[in-house]
Amino acid sequence: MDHVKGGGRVCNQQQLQQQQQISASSTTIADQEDMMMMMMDLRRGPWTVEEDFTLINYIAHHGEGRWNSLARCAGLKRTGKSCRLRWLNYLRPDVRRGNITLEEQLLILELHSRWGNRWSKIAQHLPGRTDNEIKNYWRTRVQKHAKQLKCDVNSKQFKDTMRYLWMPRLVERIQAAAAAGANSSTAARATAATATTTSNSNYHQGNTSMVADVGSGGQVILPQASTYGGRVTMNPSRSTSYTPENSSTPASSDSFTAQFSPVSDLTDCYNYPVKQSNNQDYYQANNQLSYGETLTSPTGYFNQALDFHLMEQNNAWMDGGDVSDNLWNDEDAWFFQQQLNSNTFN
DNA sequence: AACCCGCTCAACCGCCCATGC
DNA sequence: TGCATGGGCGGTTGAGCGGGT
Repeated sequence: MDHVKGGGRVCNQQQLQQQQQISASSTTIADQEDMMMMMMDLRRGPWTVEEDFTLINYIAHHGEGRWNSLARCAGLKRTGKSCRLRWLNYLRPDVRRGNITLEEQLLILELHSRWGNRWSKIAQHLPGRTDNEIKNYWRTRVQKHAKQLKCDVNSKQFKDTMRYLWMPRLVERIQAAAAAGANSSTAARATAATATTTSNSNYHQGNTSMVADVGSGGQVILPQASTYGGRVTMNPSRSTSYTPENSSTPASSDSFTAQFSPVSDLTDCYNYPVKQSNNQDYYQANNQLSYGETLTSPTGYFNQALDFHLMEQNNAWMDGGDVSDNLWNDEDAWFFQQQLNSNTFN
């Protein structure tokens, strides 16, 4: 599986000339790249634990950036790109892994309807999630459903299905989960998560456009849950604006304030039952690293009125399995198909 | 038990843009 | 202005896994 290429690292004029000869004689770009990989003694394929440690240690001491020289200086036989990708998508301490929650699904659908396949832009608004993960989610889950409905994922039909059926249903389930969490939690916690489930009728009536509103100051405000049909009371004590100033996540000028708010409280992070990435082990095992102390809590980002701690603790569907599939059962599929057949949306 | 098939996701690829010289 | 380099982004691939037969 490991594609360890032979050959020595290019470090002198003679080897540079060798490289040039290889470039001149190779027939395809792929051939040239293979030969270059061989010359540079570069590795491809899955990363080993040792490589991960090396990269983490190096970045802990020297910071990120200048990936090509970083790879060289760290002694990693990888391309700079490969190191960057490994760090950003997997090793970064604040990478949030595990099931995409309903709230995240809703946000992805919303943002995708707004920006299309701008995965990195979408990822900026799902703290801890990588563009790769969101892209994979879209391709494996959303496109699968489009396929089931026998329509193109970019078709108006499918977009309408998402807008008028799928998203309201998500909101419903989020609210139901929040209510269930509130009911089964302590009174103190319950007061912090006041959510009232209503029908989603006003979603259909009042919100024909799912495009997020641009608020003053260049901030984009995700349609409130009430816009989708529910009346959700926010928890003002925990909700702060998601702005470049207080977020560890890069935020563009059209940042979401939304209900998803960052809280820089590390304690939240580790009380949270979310599946942490494997790299948590690395950090625990390596006391030299101090990244965790300065991290923004992944959970903090989601401390909106819907108390996700409670939701995940009190709902089995959050703990495992494919939550996206849960909201797309046979009954739904049949119903959606009927809607499509009857052109309800037109 | 063996095989097949579909799904997931880490990793790679190719392209493009920004920056520096 | 043109070129080289670094880095980011979206698209694609394929190993590994689990479920079904």
